[in-house]
Amino acid sequence: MFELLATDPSSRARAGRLRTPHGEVETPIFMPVGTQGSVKGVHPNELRDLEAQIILGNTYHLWVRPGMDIMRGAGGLHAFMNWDGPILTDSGGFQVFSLAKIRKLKEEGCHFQNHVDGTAMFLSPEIAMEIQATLGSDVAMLLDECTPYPCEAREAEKSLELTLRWARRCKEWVEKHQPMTGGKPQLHFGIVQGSVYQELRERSARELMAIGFDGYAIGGLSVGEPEEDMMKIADWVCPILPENQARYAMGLGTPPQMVELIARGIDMFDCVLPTRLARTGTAFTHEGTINLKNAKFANDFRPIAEDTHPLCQGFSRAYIRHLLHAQEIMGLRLISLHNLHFYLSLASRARNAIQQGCFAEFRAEVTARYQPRPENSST
RNA sequence: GGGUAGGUGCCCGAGUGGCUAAAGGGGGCAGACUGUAAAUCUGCUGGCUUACGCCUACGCUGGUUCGAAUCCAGCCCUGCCCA
Repeated sequence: MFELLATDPSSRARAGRLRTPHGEVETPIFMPVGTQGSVKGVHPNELRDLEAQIILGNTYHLWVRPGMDIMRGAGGLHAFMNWDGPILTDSGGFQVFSLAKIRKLKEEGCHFQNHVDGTAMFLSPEIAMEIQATLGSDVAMLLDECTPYPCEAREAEKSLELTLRWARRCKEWVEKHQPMTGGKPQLHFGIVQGSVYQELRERSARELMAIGFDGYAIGGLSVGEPEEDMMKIADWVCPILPENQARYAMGLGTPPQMVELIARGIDMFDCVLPTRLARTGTAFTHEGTINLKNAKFANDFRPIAEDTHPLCQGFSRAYIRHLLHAQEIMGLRLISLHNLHFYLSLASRARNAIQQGCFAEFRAEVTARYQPRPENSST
């Protein structure tokens, strides 16, 4: 189901193709996040125009609302949200982490007080897999525990062991129920944990591989750890993972982080940054982010960026700034489209560079141009 | 013409003797955001100063008081009601 198409001689970067029930995905790939069955503010047709190949949904959020009765009635998430391309669903593992204040973690699973109306809910590895089967996602993630940062080695080890026991339970559930979507078997990805500890990360990867999944993700990243730790973790884990299976860095990252992780052998990314930042007025450029709400753009009639998507052409920075200040939805929609295009085209440029043998140059150019905090956005 | 309610910082609006450079909104100016409880959240928003501090401020003028946005007098202006 994953085919390696090209590798870069200067790094571990690779280009490949992941076959999912609802279609093929060319990697490296960025996956727009559509937590609640919607990539916020973006129409499915626009996602296609942007050449999004696969999007995310979320187990926990769709379970809480609208609930699985409605999802069954709709005939699954694809039909419900009118997106017939591949969908990857997160298991709710990240909510185990991000909603820590309203949950109780136990061996059998995670007790939540749901954030919408406070109802008590119980999410277990089996329930997470069952929900994702009902959603009919193409790639289902195992339920894991995402550790916070910092995390003592002993804590990280305990957590990792729980995640591994949960992984075995997920695998058993899958073998027993054989979930299908679009007439084909659903894919299942394991999640490597182990915080910033090399031994734990390696052990996590090896034990997941021993259980055997269709692909492997690295989780527990960008939870506050230094960026160099993020890179080190990818350096430890990727060489262990099977060559002929997809690797997914969950929740990442900034544009240079993505390129650096591609160089370390990661194939798939998802990140909230392009859409979330768009809604607060921040646009990505090759030089870094710019905040279009800033006063300095009031009379800037240039486009957001030179190479924005056709959907965003003809709209000036001054116009978008006006829309943001007037609270017109179109403003954040246009930046969402632009930012998604920025991320999607970054991934496709990386892919092309790998296939054409010029990834090293591409990598150097991207990281040299991009400034974490540009002094002046007039470029 | 008579009555009545009121005039507060860029705007709306609280405040009725010291704890007031003045609550709270809005607006403005910035910042944060990485498997989305996020069209959210945080900070700043009279002037000068690194700061201590000083100056200027609650329609205008004068007064009472140790001390006034707050009390008194006159004036100006606005809303509403009656002629």
